[in-house]
Amino acid sequence: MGRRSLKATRQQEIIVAFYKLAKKEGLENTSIAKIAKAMDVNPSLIIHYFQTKEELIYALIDFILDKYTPIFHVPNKASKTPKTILMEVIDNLFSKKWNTLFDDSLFYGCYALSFRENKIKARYKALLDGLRSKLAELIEDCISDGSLATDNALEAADLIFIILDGAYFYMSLVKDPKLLNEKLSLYKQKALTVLYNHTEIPA
Amino acid sequence: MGRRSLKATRQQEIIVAFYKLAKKEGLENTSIAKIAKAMDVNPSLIIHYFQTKEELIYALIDFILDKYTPIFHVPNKASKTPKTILMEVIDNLFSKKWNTLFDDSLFYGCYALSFRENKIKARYKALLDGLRSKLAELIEDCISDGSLATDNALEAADLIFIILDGAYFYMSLVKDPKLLNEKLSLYKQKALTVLYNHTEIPA
DNA sequence: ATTTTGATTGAACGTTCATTCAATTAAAAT
DNA sequence: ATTTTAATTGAATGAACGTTCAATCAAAAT
Repeated sequence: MGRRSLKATRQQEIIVAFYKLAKKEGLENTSIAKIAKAMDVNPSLIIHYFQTKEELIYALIDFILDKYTPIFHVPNKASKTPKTILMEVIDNLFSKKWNTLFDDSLFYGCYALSFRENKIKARYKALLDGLRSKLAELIEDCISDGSLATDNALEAADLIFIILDGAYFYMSLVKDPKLLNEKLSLYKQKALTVLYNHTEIPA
Repeated sequence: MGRRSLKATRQQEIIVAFYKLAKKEGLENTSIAKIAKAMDVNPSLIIHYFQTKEELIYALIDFILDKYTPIFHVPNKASKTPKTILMEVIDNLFSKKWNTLFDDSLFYGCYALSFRENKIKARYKALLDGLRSKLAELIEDCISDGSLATDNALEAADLIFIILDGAYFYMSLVKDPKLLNEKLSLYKQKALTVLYNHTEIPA
């Protein structure tokens, strides 16, 4: 009896509106009142679905971070060799697709919050570790397959993401698209060397 | 005639108070009123020296970023070989000294602002490029010296900082100090391989 | 038709915010 | 001493903030 609950859908709508606003005007300039205005709805409705702004931000972060998983999607996976799949994924990682799908400003803005909120820190850690272990699996497949002789799959995956994260950190500051492409392919190449780890450092 | 100006010193005091507060409570939770209270001074005094909060934030960012240059300091430089100097600097970069000197929360918090303020973005870019070119100089010295055969000093310096920045991005989320040390030395080792760039990627 | 339940509104709360402006105080110079 | 200049205060501004609560509205079930 009684009215059907719209909780899940309304919450989603609110988060999407929050995301869009924060993307355009910055996380620190986005208030509950502004979100409500953008949705043409009363501010107290937002508080009704998320009790506090804190909860709303947690939800936003989940929304943002959940966007990162599909980066591992490879079409026609079944018909491809492990090596091909791995190379396609690495191509995806070091491509502008990745860059346009997500908003770096929000990603780093929320990352900065993680220093003050352990819940947020844990969420980011889980994302980064999840990405690493997924990439490690693909490398493992190549090792089993004999197409790679990498020592330590997880370590290699970690190093590749270290390079990737460092690369995007710097590239967010670079404007010239031509230079950006050059940089990106250099970084990708360097990341690939991680898979062939026989470099010796002279004493 | 008239009273001596305290502008420079007062401004510095204000920025230091701002820095301390923002470090403890977060950039987004630090207001002019709070800074004034911490200094036991009237809020309007702060506005008197910095006309707007925007100006105050610019000054804070300069203050923060200026802290990064001394990382290149090496004692008794004159009596050391270029190779020794380079290795000491790289040791410094991949050490916790670097990590404790600066506040990552503020560094990333201000970095996030750079997406909305070109002035800030330019400041960060200048810092990162400055660090790279200084490291490149040290590498150049080793090449002239014959102690290194690196192809491209600036490219190598860039890659080392890519690894460094990616490393700190990830390590800010890691709590276990033992794991942190292991990671750090692995990343340093990988950064060093950049100086010996002969790794070939099989077709 | 009435009851039940949840969606949504609207008004109000006290706080904090950045900023303004005039008034006051303190140190130099004449 | 008086003038000049700058430091500093104190009161006030309006706007925005997150949150509260009671009131109303709309859809299901009886």
